[in-house]
Amino acid sequence: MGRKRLQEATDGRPTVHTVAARAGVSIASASRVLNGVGGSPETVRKVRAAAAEVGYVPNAIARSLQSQRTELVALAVEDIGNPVYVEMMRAIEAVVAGSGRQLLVHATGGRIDNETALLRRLAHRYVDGMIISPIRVTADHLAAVTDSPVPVVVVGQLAEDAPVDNVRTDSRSGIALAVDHLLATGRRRIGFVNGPLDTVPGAARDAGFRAALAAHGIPLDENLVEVGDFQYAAGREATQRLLDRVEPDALVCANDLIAAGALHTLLARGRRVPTDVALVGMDDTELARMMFPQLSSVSLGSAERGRRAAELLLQRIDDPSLPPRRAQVAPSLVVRASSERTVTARAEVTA
Amino acid sequence: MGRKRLQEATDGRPTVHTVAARAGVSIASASRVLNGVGGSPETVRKVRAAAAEVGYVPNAIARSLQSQRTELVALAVEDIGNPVYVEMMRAIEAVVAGSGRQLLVHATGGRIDNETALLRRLAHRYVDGMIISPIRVTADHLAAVTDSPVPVVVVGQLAEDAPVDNVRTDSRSGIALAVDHLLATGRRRIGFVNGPLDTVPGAARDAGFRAALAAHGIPLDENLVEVGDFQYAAGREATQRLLDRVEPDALVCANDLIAAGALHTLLARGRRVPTDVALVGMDDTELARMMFPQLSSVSLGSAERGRRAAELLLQRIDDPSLPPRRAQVAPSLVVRASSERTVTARAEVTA
DNA sequence: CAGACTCCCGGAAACGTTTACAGCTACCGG
DNA sequence: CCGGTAGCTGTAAACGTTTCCGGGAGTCTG
Repeated sequence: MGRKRLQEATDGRPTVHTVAARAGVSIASASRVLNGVGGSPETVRKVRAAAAEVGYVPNAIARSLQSQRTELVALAVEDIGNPVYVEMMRAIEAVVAGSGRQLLVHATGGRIDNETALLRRLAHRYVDGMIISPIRVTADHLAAVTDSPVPVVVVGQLAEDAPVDNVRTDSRSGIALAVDHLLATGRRRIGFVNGPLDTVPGAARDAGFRAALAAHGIPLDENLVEVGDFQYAAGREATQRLLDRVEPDALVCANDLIAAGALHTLLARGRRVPTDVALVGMDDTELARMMFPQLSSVSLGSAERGRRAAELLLQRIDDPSLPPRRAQVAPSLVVRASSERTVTARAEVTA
Repeated sequence: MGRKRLQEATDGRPTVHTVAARAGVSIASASRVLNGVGGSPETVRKVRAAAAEVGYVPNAIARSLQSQRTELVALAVEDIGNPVYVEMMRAIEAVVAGSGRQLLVHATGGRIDNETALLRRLAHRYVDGMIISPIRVTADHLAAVTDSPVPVVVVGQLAEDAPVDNVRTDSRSGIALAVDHLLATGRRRIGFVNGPLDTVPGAARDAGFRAALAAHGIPLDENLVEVGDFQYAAGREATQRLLDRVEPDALVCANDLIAAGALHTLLARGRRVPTDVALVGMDDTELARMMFPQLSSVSLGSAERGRRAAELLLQRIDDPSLPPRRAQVAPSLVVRASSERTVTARAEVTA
């Protein structure tokens, strides 16, 4: 007894069959009208009316099965709380929403197994593409990305020849901007609070700091370098350790969270910023503008990188045959109160 | 010519048909084995081997069409950059991920049409449920929520009798905690920087502030009240306007972003915090701990509310027949340096 | 040893949509 | 008046999965 239920979905909601039956046409005609392609005026009228009467809404899953698209795009970042990812996420969401798609956000916690698992899961085809910003990059990552049946765009440094869409910046030269600026404003004992050296950004920033000093012929006192992770608390603690050893007149921090932590420690220890110690962060997030004094910061164009990544991804979704492309966003320095030349910082800040 | 392509997906990827053919069994058997239900040892072996050989991965969309579930849950908040939503999002993501589902994040920008459109779109069934935290609540919202074919949990104040799963706190009494604390520590001219009064939290906090003062028999000087929106910049500006009129010895802010802005203005104008002006924020976000001095803040348990909302949602997804439920999270005050009694704030803060 | 019961298997339906294809009507040009 | 064409329409296949159901084989029980 083929008890076909060609009328309603299992939960009683109308399907295209319901509409078709009610309009007295075939499901093919109903579908065509509902998609705005073809149909005689009379048919259009009947189907529209029927659809309105029963409150028909097409089922996105069934449509996806047919079209092989979910209109969903995923973003995987280490920590959705880090303001730099917030900015990136906002930019991506804008582009993605503009194309009528929706954004799925994954927090990876920076764990590699997590990230590769995520990439492998792409094979399930539950999204049309993914933007991932890994903090460490392994061979597994690359394999997973190149194996992936859906497009992936990587934000961050990658091997030159990796056949992968890639958006990058140059945090190495970004650090140089900060160092040059501090030297130009008369600072001489420049400290550096970095994140883990086994991460891609950590390593790049370390190299950048050393290279920048070397370019000015300044020998590096290792006591001026401290490492934590990329968080606020770590920035506080690392700066404490650094101050226990040495007395810098400037501090470069590997991101704004660290810089915020450094500022806290500096102020708590009675240092005036920027009078005694100038401070420069990195990423130029909202957070930098919220501190008092406001933090100078090296912008790595996170919003711009997000935008570009999203564009690359959407283009590739539309045309998978594209060759791998790379976009680069140049860093720039935003000088604010925390590293101004002035001796009396407070007076200069206009509230 | 029924050229059935029962072997591979259109893009050449293996399907359950591929596996079944290779293992020499029916797709029914293959499916059963792959789902770990039934199958003789020999069949299991063959299917497993075949699946491994061709690298079979089930198609999530097809599975969803069959199961009527996407294993996706949506979260809609005004602004993914606001730290209070970041905390909530983290908590929700943890619960959601723990159930094997994934989180879809929508930024509504607080626009009502946006939010109702989002709710209406739920009818497409592209997610299994949604958590929404509207900042304004209209009849449209309620209608859209109750009409929704998929479960919705609302975070925020709602009419008592709304037949909707709801997680709330009591920011009214939260404000009272702040006021009581400030009065107890000897403050007398307490200012209040609020968000828009036509929002649910804005109205509640305004009422709370007035009630708290009244409870202590203190007449309210309207000059001590200022309104902006819930952002950092607005907090800065509103505090400027307030200081132009009056000289408070304490400031209560409707959230931590506003409080951060207020702190900026206070310091820029040479006020010492807390010596001259004590400051209390609301939401107890990371941001409060990042400021210097660290901000006292009324915790509204955002993480807890997120967790509870996620739990309510998952329960309802599993059993839609549940009656509407409500969870309430009590506010609590976290006192930090910005409102401590001490006259010499700086010395007391340990870095 | 017959009947009942268990287990496993394959065919086919179902989820709800889009779309290729073929048939039909009506109209037009020659 | 006839062949061709354009426009609609309905039937049915397809997307890839899960699952209902009936049949067959094997095992146990009485």
